[in-house]
Amino acid sequence: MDSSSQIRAAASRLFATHGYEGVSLQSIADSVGVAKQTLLYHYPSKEALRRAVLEHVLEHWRRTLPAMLQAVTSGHGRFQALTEELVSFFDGDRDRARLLARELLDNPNDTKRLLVESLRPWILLVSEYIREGQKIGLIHADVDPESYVLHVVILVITTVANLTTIATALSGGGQADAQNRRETEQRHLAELIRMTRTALFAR
Amino acid sequence: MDSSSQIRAAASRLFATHGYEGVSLQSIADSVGVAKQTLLYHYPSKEALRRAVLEHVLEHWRRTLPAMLQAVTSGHGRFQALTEELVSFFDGDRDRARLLARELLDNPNDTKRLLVESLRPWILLVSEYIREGQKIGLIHADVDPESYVLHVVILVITTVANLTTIATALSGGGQADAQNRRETEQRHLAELIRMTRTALFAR
DNA sequence: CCTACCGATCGGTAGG
DNA sequence: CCTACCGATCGGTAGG
Repeated sequence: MDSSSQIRAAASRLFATHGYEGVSLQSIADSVGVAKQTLLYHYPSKEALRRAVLEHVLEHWRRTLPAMLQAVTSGHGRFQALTEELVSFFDGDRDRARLLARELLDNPNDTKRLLVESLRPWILLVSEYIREGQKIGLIHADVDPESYVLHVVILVITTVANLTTIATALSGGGQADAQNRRETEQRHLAELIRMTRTALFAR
Repeated sequence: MDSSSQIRAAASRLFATHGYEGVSLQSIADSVGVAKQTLLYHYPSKEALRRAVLEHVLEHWRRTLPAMLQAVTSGHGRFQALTEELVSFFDGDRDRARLLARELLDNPNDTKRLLVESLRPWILLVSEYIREGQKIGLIHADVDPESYVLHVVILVITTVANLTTIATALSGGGQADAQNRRETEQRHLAELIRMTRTALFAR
């Protein structure tokens, strides 16, 4: 992996953990093992590095979307895969979820634009399938399609972003072993999937 | 209002908007109209100010809990008030929701402790009522009570924390007037309440 | 509560 | 003249 990618990977991890303002260029450089100026050679400013990190996440999102839509919209039986696909995408790299959760709080205006440009077409398409499901009585008539999809996305992102913290609270806060913690996390994700499915399907 | 409260109020607003690391003591002092050193007279460190802000939110939460539990658990008809009560509490002061959403990301260990100490007894009590509802067939048998309540809390906090951003994305990103924006926000909160109710009640 | 400061560290740029 | 960096240091500001 070249320097530029290594720097972006380290920044992703640190921004996800401590937030943009909580990370210095020096700490990113140290974690890669280069001088701070090397970092500023590849990215002209800290802000440019932030955009590169975010863009890398969104690029992965855009690459994954077609297959996700295929899984969600091919046949009624597969439609409930909506939440599973989202959970799988974000749980595959929890830093992705944490970066987006932070971006939503830190940069509401930029994120607003990203939501409208990258996410809205996808939301509208899934909403169209929900409306078809409502016509044939498969989906509850009182579901607000666009609002529902957005709630599912937000719930998946924030749940995965805070899953370790939440799972510990759920299991009582004691020092559980890794096996036990992973089981509690899986149980919590299973309830998320059950909730979003039950809130959607009439039968 | 005394200086100490004014400082805490200004810090709450700024921490909620920019995050703890994104706010300098000087910027808090400026927004109150005092010297930075005045602030350090009332709160010995930035970290002490952070704890005071968080403690003030939790104090309000603990004061509100008894009435909320009363509303939620008195009779089956009122049980669905769970989400409404939570939405009302956090929507009444959105900085509360944003502070908790940030705290969850920034200080997972401290927040873990707070969740276990302040929230878990409440979650266990509500879960007990859910289990009674399951026995009489009022509530879906496959609901995971503790996990469900935790999901509702997280969903309400993050939805209210990001409601302005989300509502703009939902209405298309154009420059909607204040009236239109508030309507979209209410519509989105209504779907949240519908989702959590439908995911719970069998009939 | 304020004036006057501190050790250190911030994001960013210089020449080579 | 280019690339991929380095050691040193810029003007300002951080928390205390």
